[in-house]
This record gives sequence, C-alpha cells and structure tokens, in this order.
Amino acid sequence: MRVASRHPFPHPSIRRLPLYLRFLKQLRDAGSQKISCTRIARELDLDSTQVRKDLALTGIVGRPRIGYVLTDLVQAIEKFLGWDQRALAFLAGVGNLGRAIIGYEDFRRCGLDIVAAFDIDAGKIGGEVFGRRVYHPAEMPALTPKLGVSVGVITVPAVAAQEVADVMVKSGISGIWNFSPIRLELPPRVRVENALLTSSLAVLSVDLKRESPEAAPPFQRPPARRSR
Amino acid sequence: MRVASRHPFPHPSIRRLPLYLRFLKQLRDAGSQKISCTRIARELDLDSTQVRKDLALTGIVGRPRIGYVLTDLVQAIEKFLGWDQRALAFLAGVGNLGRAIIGYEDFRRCGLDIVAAFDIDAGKIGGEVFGRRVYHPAEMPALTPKLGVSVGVITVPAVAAQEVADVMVKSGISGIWNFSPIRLELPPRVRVENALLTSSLAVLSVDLKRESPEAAPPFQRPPARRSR
DNA sequence: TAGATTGTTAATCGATTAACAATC
DNA sequence: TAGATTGTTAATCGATTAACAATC
Repeated sequence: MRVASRHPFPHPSIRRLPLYLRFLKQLRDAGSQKISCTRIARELDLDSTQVRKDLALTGIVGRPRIGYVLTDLVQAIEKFLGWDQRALAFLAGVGNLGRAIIGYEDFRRCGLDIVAAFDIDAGKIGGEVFGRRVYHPAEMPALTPKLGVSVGVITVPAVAAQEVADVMVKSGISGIWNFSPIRLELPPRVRVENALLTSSLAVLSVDLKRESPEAAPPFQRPPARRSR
Repeated sequence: MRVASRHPFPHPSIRRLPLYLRFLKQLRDAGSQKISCTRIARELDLDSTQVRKDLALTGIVGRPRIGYVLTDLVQAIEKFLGWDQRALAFLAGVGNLGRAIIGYEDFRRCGLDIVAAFDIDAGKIGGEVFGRRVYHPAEMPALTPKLGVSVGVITVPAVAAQEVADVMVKSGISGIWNFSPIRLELPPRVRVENALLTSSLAVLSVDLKRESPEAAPPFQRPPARRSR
C-alpha cells in the first residue's frame, strides 16, 4: 500500500499538457480565437475525449459547438501547471548537460528560473555560465533561503547525485529535478521528478529492435509449465 | 482503434529496465554474485512482483530461494534492450543540448554511438564537437547509407524540428530520438521516441504547487450539473 | 433548426499488486 | 527440513476509449 504517492491528477494527463500548451500558443500567436478538442486531437494525433478530459483538469469550460477561447485556455493550462508563477532554482553540476539546461530558454517560459549554479571544480567556481554565477556547494545552505530558491536541478554524475541532493535537502529546497540516472533518497517533504533520459532511449531501442529482427526474437515465451 | 501502436512489451516496464541495469552493474562491479527481486525492490523502492515481471521480459530465469545470477541478468537486460549492439547515430542541432548529448558518455554504454553532427550554422560546419565532425544537413542523405547510420537525434529548435526530421527520413534513418517539444509527422516505418523534458518539469511543477498552496486550489470541482 | 461539440458516465483496456503453488 | 524466493494466475487499480445527453 503506497498511500504517500497518491496523485490527485493523473500523471499521463499532466505530461500531455505542455504539448497542448505549445500547440495552442502557436495558434494564438497566429491569430486564432477559438479551438475545439476535435481539432487539437486531430493535429496532435490523440483521442478527442482524452484531450477534453485533460483540459478539464485545468478548470477550463468550453462551449458546445464552439470550443474553447484560446487565450483563456492557454492561461488556464499555465495556471494549472504553476507556470504563470516563477520558481527560483539552483543547478548543481556545470558539465555539458548542466550548461545546456541553464542555456535552454524554454524552461524560463515554464516558470523555472535558474539563478545560480554549483560545482566542485575550482576552475568553474567564481565563474559564470550564461550569466549565472557558479558557487561551491558548501555555499548552498546560506544562499537558498537568502535568494528564496525552492527547486534544485541535479546534473552531476551519478556517483555525486545523492550527496548533492543531501545538500539541497539541508538547504531547505522543496523540489528536485533529477537528471542523474539514480533513485534519490529524500525525506517525504521533498518532491522529486526524475528526467530519465536513458529510459526514453530504452523505449526507442526496443522499438527499433522489433523492427529490425537481426537475430531471432529474444522472447519466444515457452508454454506455461505449471498448473495449479 | 489504434492497431498500429500495439506494444508487445509494456512501456512502463521498458522504462524501468535501465534503472535496474545501473543498480545491478554496480552490485556486480562490487563483487556480488547473486541478487533477488526482493532486494532489488527494496533498494529501488518498487514492488517485488513488479520487478520480477519486468525482469521476466528479458527471458532471464531465476532460482527459487537463490535469485538471479548477476552477470546473466545484466547481460539479459542489455540484450533485451539491444544495448549489447551498437547503433550508429547522427545528431542534428549543435546547440547547448546537442553538445551535451554528444558529450554524454553514458549513451555510448546504451549502444548509441553518435558518429557525426549536423547544423546549418556556417560557423559550426566543418568543425568538430567532442571529436565528431559537423556537416550541413544537405550532406545527410549521402552520408547515412555510407556510414550505416540508423538513428537520428533531434536537438534543433522547435521550428526546425519537422524539417530536419524530413531530411532524416529521406536519408533512410529508421528511428528518431526527438528532444524538440513537438510531435513529428513521420511515415510509419520510422520509429520515434520523444524525450519530453517539459513534460517532466510539468509533473514536478504540479507536485510542488500541491505542496505549497499559495492560492486557493485551482480545481474545486463543482457538483455534477446534469442527470441523464 | 440541424449538427457539431462539450461534459460526463459507462465500458474497456492495460498495468500494478495480491495470492499462492512450485521450488530449491 | 523450513522458509525464502521464483513464476504465474487472479484481483485490483487507474487510464483510455466509447457512448450519449445537453447545449449552442
């Protein structure tokens, strides 16, 4: 029984909202006023009932025969996601991935404002990455409450991930966006989301393997061996 | 009815396999010989039946009371994912994210070997990124069959994503790992996996919003208004 | 009005979890 | 042997899809 991780909102739906948001903003910026679930579903290759239920999560109300008012819908999604408000963030691990995330402007539009970075490399400390100062992790506990930072982004190598997570927890951070491929042990008050790049690659790999069966298929499930 | 996208293997299970793999390799390298689902489940905070079913996908067979032979299990997972074989890849879009992915050694261990990169920036073409030559996309159709490349990684800005996907398709690539936040239109023979970073961020954002209800909760579902 | 679309309930589908015999 | 663990079937849970009245 896992009562702790009960979700009032279905994760699959939440994951689709940014996809809608991007599409809808594009339409809005192109001058459209209204949009129907039918059309969203057609353009994004989804089921229209699913789109309707997903959008309903945000509290938006549409009108039969007409659809939704685009500007309202965009706002409703942004508000539901909390992307209308800024969350200040620290990023730990100024390697290639860390640099890429700091430099990726899109996350700003998702309410995530990375205000400083951390690394243990003396050559990086004191420098700047895309305008953000790089500090030693030891400074995090003092800086976090001072700046009002609530989110930690982890882009350090796997071996260092738990350690830096511990520092973040000690600093009073409320949520961690974890790009390292390990499970972090965290107190229940700290929310975590794992951006598992290798999981995504795994799905593609298995999919490709099915398409090009160079060897015999690896499963060939043998018939059941037991009866009860 | 969506017959086309029937999966013989459950995606959630496939996504968990890399997590097991990393943990198991670590144990193996530390000198362990055997491992039970019970322990894997405990350490990774999962259900042990779920772990058992996930591992069963790979065809591995364990022994009651003992568990699985670690080296066999690691091999079975790698083989199932196709990570025991190399897939050559092209990466399009040598921005921050592209550079990070080229430089991320872990993907090599997942069988993905990025052999060259593409960009339309004249300042980048002809140069190298982590030892990989950068070409103009126009050269892709000739290079792909010549080098035997089967995967395309897309890290270009959203506006250019469909265009570069079209070039990849024309080049004869079989799978696309898409980091751009749009749905690509592709012929059915081309497999695609979307690495949706903003979806991951959305889940964290909603989770954090629940924890810190600064404003009134945004849903407050009104009572049903209709009867049938 | 006619017909497209919303909102919602019901049915289906698929994944997770529980239960348990077989096994070592 | 006793008891922990596997492999598998059954039950539960949750998400997707179908059906349809209400609405404009």
